[in-house]
Amino acid sequence: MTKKKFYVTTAIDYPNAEPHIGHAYQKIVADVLARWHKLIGDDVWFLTGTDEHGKKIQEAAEKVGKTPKQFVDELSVKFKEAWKSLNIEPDRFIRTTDKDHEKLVQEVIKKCYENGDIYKGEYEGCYCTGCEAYYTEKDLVDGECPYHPGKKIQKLKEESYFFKLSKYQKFLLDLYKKNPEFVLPKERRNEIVNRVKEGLKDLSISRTSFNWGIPFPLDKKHIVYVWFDALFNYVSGAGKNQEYWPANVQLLGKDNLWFHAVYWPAFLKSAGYELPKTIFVHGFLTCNGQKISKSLGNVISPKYLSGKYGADAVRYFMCRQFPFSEGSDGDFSEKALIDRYNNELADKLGNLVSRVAALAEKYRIEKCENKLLKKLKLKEIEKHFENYELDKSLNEIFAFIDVCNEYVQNKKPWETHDAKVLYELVESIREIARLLSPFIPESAEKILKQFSAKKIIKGEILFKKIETK
RNA sequence: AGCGGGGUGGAGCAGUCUGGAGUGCUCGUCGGGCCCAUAACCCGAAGGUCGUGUGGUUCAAAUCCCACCCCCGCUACCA
Repeated sequence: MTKKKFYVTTAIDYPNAEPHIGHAYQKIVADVLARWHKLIGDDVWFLTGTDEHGKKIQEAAEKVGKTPKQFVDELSVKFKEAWKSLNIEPDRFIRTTDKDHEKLVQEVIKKCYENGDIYKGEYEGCYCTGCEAYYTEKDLVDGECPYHPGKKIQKLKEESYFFKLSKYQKFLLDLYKKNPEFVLPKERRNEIVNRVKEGLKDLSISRTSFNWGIPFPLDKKHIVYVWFDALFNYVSGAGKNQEYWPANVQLLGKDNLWFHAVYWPAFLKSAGYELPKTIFVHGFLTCNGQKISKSLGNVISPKYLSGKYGADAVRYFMCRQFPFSEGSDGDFSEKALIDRYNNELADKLGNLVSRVAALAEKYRIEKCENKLLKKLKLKEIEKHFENYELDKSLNEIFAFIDVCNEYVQNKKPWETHDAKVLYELVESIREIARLLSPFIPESAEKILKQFSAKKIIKGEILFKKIETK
């Protein structure tokens, strides 16, 4: 029997600043999904990376006196390290400056051109003579350049290559209709359907105003527009020979919805690739009720958190606290993390493991039919994973942990020394550890090791309580 | 403005799609039990007119429909 393929991608991050918990959240979820699918025996490929071209990178690099390449070389390492500190283990960390990716993008442009979807035209934008750069309406403050207020913004025209996005309106609407799971959750799909119905403009996909990008294969004066470049990372990074494409699920934040739900399928269709099964849009994290932003000074680095609380605690918190599948926003706070750590990981899970290990060390255990384990709602947990409801699957697992604690209480094995009761508990804990392994890989492995040994002994405390005061 | 999300005991959330006694979870408060365990675990109690309309549909509404109020996000060539 051939294994079922499971390919998960995350958005690739734009490394013009250091990684924060918002980036981390998405990567954690992707890693949990990847680990879960490995656990149930799928052939898994997990891709993440950095999006390294574009004007903003070029500018950010110039500001600190580095070449764009030096700049992204250094920052992409910070992203890699952050993920490593959280035990996030992608099968490939792709960078859009990777040679194989650049080659693929150029080939794709040619394919789209051959299919008649690319033509030369004129791009009109708001040009600031002070910056010598284009801005979008949104960048402008009261119709003026944020850096050169008072200076005139000119409407300038520039030669550019366009992608015939307008041609794909019907194709996209059909796609959303026939494949309701293409954009999840459904609220987001409705949003897109409404906006696409309003009509689509052709898209400028080349630039001449700066040069940090992939050379446009049809015209040496141009470079490829960053989104065209960035999106195809999912194909270039899909295994050694792109054998994992199409993706089963592509995770992204709601800021990237339009690009992934509209441009992406149109580009793929034009270039003759299959479409991903699902693009899954999650919400944003706020931090103590505020937007995460540099200017507010509330940017928390993933490495700081994993260093202070451990990778497992952060992973657990992120998955349990926020209803991922709803696509809604969630609020991050260290206090909430500590509360959940103390109450759930230390008191419920840690204490259960610890008390049962102590009992199993003192008294003997005897294999028997496990009535306790029947109370574990395994089917529902699997169902929740299928639906990306990580918080709900954790709820079910922890409900069973409560059942186990209750069982210890009621059966009083410290009095009865009942070997069968202890067996039921030991086996149940092994199952709990197995199910938790995608979320808290380090701790789960420790538990499994401890409870699979010939002689179970009470080990180190798994989750030491965090004193607050 | 348009579109989307939210308003549920003291706090934070599920529950709403597929209507059925205000059900549940974490924390907090109060009382009890246990002594295996990380001062952990278990049981019980108090506390809510489920944003407003004393609106509509229904035998029955937190759940469906309508109106209004209050929060928050998104609005495309910017990553």
